[in-house]
Amino acid sequence: MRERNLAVVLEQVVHCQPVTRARLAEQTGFTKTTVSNLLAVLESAGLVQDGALVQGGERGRPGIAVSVNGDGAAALGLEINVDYLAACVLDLGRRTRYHQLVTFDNRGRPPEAVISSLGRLAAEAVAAAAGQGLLVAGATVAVPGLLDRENGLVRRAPNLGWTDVPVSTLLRDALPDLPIPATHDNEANLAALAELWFGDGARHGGFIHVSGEIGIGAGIVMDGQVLRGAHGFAGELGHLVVEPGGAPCTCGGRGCLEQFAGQDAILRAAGLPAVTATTAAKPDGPIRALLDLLEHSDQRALAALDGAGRALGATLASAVNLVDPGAIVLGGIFSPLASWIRPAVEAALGEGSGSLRTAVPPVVASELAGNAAVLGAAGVVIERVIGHPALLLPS
Amino acid sequence: MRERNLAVVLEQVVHCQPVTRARLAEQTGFTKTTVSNLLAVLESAGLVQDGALVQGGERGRPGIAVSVNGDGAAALGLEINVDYLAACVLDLGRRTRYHQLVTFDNRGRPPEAVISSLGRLAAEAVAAAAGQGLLVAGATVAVPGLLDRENGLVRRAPNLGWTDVPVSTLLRDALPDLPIPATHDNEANLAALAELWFGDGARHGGFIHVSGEIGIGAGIVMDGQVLRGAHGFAGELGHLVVEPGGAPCTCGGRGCLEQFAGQDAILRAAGLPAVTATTAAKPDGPIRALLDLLEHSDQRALAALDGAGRALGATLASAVNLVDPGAIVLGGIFSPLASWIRPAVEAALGEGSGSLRTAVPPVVASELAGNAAVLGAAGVVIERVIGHPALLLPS
DNA sequence: CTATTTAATCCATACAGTTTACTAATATGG
DNA sequence: CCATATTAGTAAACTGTATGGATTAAATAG
Repeated sequence: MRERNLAVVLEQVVHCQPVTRARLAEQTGFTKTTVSNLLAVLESAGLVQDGALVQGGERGRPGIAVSVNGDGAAALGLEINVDYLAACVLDLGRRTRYHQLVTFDNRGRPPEAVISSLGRLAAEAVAAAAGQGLLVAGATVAVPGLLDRENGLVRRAPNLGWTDVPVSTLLRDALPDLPIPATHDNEANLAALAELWFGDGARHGGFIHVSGEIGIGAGIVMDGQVLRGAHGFAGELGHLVVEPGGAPCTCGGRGCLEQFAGQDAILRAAGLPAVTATTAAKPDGPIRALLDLLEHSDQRALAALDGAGRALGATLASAVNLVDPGAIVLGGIFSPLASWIRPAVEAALGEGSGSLRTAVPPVVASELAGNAAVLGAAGVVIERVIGHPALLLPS
Repeated sequence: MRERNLAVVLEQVVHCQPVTRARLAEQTGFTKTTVSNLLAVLESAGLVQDGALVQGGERGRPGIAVSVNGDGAAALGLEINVDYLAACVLDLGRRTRYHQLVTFDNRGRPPEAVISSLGRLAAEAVAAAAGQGLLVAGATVAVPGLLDRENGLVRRAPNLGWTDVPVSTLLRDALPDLPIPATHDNEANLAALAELWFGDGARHGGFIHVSGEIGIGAGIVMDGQVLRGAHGFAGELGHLVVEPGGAPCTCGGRGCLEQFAGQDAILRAAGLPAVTATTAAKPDGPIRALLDLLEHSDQRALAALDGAGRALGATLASAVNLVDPGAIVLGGIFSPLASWIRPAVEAALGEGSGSLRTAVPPVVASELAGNAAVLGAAGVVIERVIGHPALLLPS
């Protein structure tokens, strides 16, 4: 019971950053006494701290500004990707306190080796955080693949070449011991959550975050949660069919969106070499080249993006009709390409979605660029701490 | 706090129907004393009742079977539809205790008139329930149209001819006063929930319920809840585009699924007269005629269903990739037509959904036929009573 | 300098669930 | 047939947690 009430108060503090105890009492419905008591507990756990005096009304005693303690607990986000490993530490004030990206060609490396490298990165991050007076409360790992979260497995991570890898146990062994046990989640889901927590996704009530990488995934966020589906495979936007009977896709189908708007397809249409195992080692390389062409108004490149945008918009129209998002957020490679791809996306979206709804949802570019997944991973830990502050109590 | 614990115990009773106090204590984590106390409260509210003795283990004192009181509280489900009004009363044991369907051509009738007719139907139902010793706890109304639930409006109900009707206030005036305030919801959503609660939708973890009527809607159920979307417009399966640039649709788009698998489209393809305002008055009339043709293996009718099934399957493939349901449930007119339409649906579904997932979700026919929406409406009330039993306490 | 307004805290009380002990009802086994 | 083990349920004392009203603290208005 106290556990829940601690969470209620802490959530309110987080959302209204500097608040007085009196205002918290109003908003939570607790009495001022109760709020004071709960805050005392949270303060002893290092989660909140008193600040300066604040003049609330016209006159009367000023209140004490309570805010989240940015130097207490911290969250560790980790990311395994095809060509790099990344770690970041966020404090409860959502400021980045540490960020590290190590390029690493993880293709074909045994999972154990990859995860022990990740463990070293995590240890460094925890040490760096400790050096800043921060206590890392927990960690979440972003993985690029289909997960079976119930059994703690990576079912398939095609780009890493992993199949049925027991990440859960591997992570338990490799990561440092933290108060809150480590979790892992799909990269696309975490990127979408990052948009919710750190981008401006929260303003739209639910949105679809399209994360274009080598494939095209989507994270569907509704009511502050990711839509996972019955088996955790929801959001496979890249395999919606654009052209029935079209070009064969790696998924076994034909005419999938990925064949029209995947990274390789766009590059090929723009006359650039497709990404291969060797050229991919340099991140952003191929997209950089594409941007150069676009900035010089290369006709072929512009046409490539128009085509990709139309295909993307057409499938998004289906998604809009089914899921009714408040916005479409373009993430991953579509984020830097947004200026060029958005017009076609919006056009196709407008044609394909019925007139029953008043307006087509806005299409916006993500501001988080490539860091979305790690940020989202750290965000999961922050949300967990805020939702279950009792986990960090000095027992 | 007690409120929550009452709900926990009651939910457990509902799910394990005849249970002893000792077993409830194990399952909920409360002590036996607490369970006894909470049950005493629930019993005084008429929600549960003690039954016969039950021999739990090998030996020892037999426990008292506690079960939901089928003669205490009851739920009233109401439905407004184009050509009828319906009401049904379910007890907490989910048995139908009263059911009434009045044909009524509601097209064009002023909303006030329709709702006051509904009010009379509701009053009769409450009286009938009282005659059986049941106390109606609350009511929910199924409405065929797009709702703005926040403001209590029917935004648009094309088949009724309603626009921006303030149902919330109209219902408050027309319905009898009940302990739990009346709510309303979309017909398709409620039908999907009925499948979850009264059909076998619960076995699949999340499903898509396709409700074919004059249009085609879908209710997406995930984690025991309907996916509503940012504006409550989710599930517009009927307006996913099957053939870009195809036949114009009432929604303003082109080549929508409704143009291939809507009731009118199927009837036309089968050589039957389309449904008009006059012929629709006889419910099931046109579908009955179609079934006759199908049962006599009429080639044109069979081909019509094959075509409709392929179109439906193709759009469902998109839905499967996006939402990853555990099953597809065919409801509304597709339920009686299931035997003929399912093969084509499954075929198209198999072609269009990638091989990343292990298997295509099963396509099953709903067993609830036309009553799904009313049942779902009553189910909402039951869920509400079970989730908030404190609302019915003798204060 | 006093009255007033607002913020935060102190102390006694009530509520709700746990603990511990006890009674009730059945089966096993000598 | 009676003692014992076993399981179900109840009763009384105990503990933690929030509430309510009174109290102290700090500012402004006059």
